[in-house]
Amino acid sequence: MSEQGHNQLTTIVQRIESVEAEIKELGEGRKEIYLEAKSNGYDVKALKAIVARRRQDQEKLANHEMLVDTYEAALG
Amino acid sequence: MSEQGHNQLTTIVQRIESVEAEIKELGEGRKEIYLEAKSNGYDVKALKAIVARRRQDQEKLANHEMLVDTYEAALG
Amino acid sequence: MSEQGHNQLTTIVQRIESVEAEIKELGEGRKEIYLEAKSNGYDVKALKAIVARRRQDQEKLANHEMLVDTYEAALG
Amino acid sequence: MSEQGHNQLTTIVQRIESVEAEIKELGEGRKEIYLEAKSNGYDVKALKAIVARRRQDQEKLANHEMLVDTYEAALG
DNA sequence: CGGACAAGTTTGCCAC
DNA sequence: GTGGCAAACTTGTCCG
Repeated sequence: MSEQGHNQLTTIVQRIESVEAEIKELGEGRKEIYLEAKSNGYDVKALKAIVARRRQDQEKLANHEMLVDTYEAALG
Repeated sequence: MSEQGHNQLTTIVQRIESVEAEIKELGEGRKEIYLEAKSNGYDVKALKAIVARRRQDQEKLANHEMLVDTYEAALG
Repeated sequence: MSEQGHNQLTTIVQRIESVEAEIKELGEGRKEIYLEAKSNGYDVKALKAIVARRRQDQEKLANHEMLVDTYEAALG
Repeated sequence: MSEQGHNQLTTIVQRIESVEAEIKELGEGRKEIYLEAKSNGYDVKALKAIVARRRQDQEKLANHEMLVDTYEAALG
């Protein structure tokens, strides 16, 4: 029936909006963590720098692992 | 104990990284939803436009409430 | 002449700085308008809220036009 | 009459919006200058850095002048 | 001076 | 793969 397409669209949009609502919640949670840290005397900017740096380290590590896997595969 | 400050910092960073990991997961989930919709024949750009528009509507509504509060306060 | 590249760069920077000077002037003019309104008994915060709201309305309208275009394109 | 307050408010908002429209125009003009420079082979990021640096120099110079004036005044 | 708000800058994404 | 577009983050500004 012609209703089907509409319902499917509705479902898609709802799923996306649900996911985005969760993301927004988490983002606010993160902000609260930073504020709490700030009230405990931590420098937020420095904290963010640390987190960013560790994220880059992780990405670099992931790249390394991927390379190792690639080499292993190439070696049969 | 002298370990405390270190542990507090460690805890903060872990909590942030945990939240960010969840956000990343959800972002990937959203991407999959769009891909699935695309494979069902939907136009992704139009879908995103719809979601963006609905989000703006929500923001506008929230803004309206805030404005009412502002006016109330301004009227003393 | 070899002077040309330098002059072109000089011209560019001057044009940008000229524009930025005008922007700064206008920003100061806006501030004066708010101060004048305040001295006439208006609540500056509420005034700014009104202006912001009207701006959002305009943006929403512009967005609507964009959406219509998107839909048209999506419908091929 | 009660109309007066409304008209005054209207005038205020119109003046502000007029100023903001001019600011927006100028901002777009600046963007065009950067794009034009880019199409002439300049690095936009570097250009912006130059402009920012010169702005800081100007502020520093203005501070210096202000200090000189202050000293002159203090010396009678 | 500290937090709220806006501006600018950077980053990731998608279309070409 | 490149360049334009939209979103996130960072920086600066203004008010209380």
